[in-house]
Amino acid sequence: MRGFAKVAPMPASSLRATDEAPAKRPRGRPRKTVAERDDGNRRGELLRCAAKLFRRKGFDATSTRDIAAAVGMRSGSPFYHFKSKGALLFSVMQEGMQSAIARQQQALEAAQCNAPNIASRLRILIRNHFEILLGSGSDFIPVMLYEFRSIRAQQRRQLERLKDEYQQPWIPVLEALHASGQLKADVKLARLLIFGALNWSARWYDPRKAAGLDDLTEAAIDLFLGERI
Amino acid sequence: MRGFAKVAPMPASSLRATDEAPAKRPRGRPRKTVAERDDGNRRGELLRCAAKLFRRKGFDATSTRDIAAAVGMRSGSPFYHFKSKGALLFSVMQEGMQSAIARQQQALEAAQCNAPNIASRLRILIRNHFEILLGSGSDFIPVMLYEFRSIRAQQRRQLERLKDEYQQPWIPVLEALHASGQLKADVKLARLLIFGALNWSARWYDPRKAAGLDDLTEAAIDLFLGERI
DNA sequence: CCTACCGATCGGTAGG
DNA sequence: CCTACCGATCGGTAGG
Repeated sequence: MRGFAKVAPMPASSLRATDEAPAKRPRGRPRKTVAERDDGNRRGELLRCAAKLFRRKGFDATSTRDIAAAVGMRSGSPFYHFKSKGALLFSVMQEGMQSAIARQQQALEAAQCNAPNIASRLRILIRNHFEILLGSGSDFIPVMLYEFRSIRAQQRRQLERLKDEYQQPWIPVLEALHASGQLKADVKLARLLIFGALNWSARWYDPRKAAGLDDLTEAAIDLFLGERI
Repeated sequence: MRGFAKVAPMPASSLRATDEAPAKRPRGRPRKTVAERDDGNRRGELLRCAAKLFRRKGFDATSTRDIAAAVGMRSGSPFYHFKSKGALLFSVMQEGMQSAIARQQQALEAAQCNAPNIASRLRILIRNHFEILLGSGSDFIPVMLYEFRSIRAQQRRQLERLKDEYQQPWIPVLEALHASGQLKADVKLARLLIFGALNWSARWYDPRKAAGLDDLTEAAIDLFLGERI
């Protein structure tokens, strides 16, 4: 629980500035302890807390006041960092996707050295996907998956492009498995069904219960490729 | 576009009734044409329109005024049929699930006569599931799937029970497929992954495009059972 | 089922 | 980043 100092309200001198210059930088206020300052991370804290709340309660059911309170701000302050609630949601999704793409890239590069066969290449993609989706502290992708209705068409198109970029490495893998007979289903439909199976896990997976991400990965591989691996 | 007659506002005589009896039945008002009366279906129209809006815009983003307008009512009137917006959502989900259970029962009974093998039993369940989920005019189940956060814990438990009832017939089928080696994955995880693959289709399926529900069913069977069918 | 209305809440902003 | 505030909207209700 992060408290913040209560400050006696100052009498507001209601002089109206006549110049229309936009507000520049915040001026000095009584600082918190040095450990709490790290101003550069306030934006990141907002993103993380917003993602958590958006995931648990939904975008519309989360007020900007909820988010502000979660990071110890007053109600108007999130708008110093994001120009609207929708922009905050979009940033959550966009940065979530960019991070997911980067992590997948790394996972693939690390695996390249092991020169794996094509089926274990799928295993790596699936295992990494579960990690991104269900790993600790990752609410960004679930928000991206479950709040798509709350963003405007133009931003949705940007996110679609990131999603395509993310799915790109999966396509040759699935095609190779199809060509070798390990995956019989139509490749395009198989991809849609597979991502459904994986993504839905964000709805039911409980990290406190038995199955770990490795178990999940094995079950998925067994389901999609049977014993032909 | 269903218009409704504009009525000149009557001067409100502001006598306050002192008895606290709840409002009984609606008393006479100038009727619409006979064809439009069918009072018994107003509740059903509300459910259908609400489901459509909840699916497209989300529960929180849909106002009770939106719903009222969609069926040609004034803003307060939905509360004559449902005691709250949440009760309307719950009814959509509950009646959607009850209908789904009934339709699945029928599909299984119809198939019983054909004495199918176990794999085609799974095919029947999957095909019926796609029909319920993606068939024309069925927004109830997608709403049930995507608005679970918007209902209270107690009602959620009721819906969980209906969901269990729906999934009940799938379990012996999957277990038999597992026993016969046609399904290698752990049965419980396989069930979760399979429902994910199927349910996610409500997100991407477009009836105007190429693939029909039969194609989808084939792809799903191929993916889950490979060529071992 | 309509009219007229209420209290609460919300996203956002001006000014400092 | 806080204070103080605004306009809009929303779920819901009393009374008929």
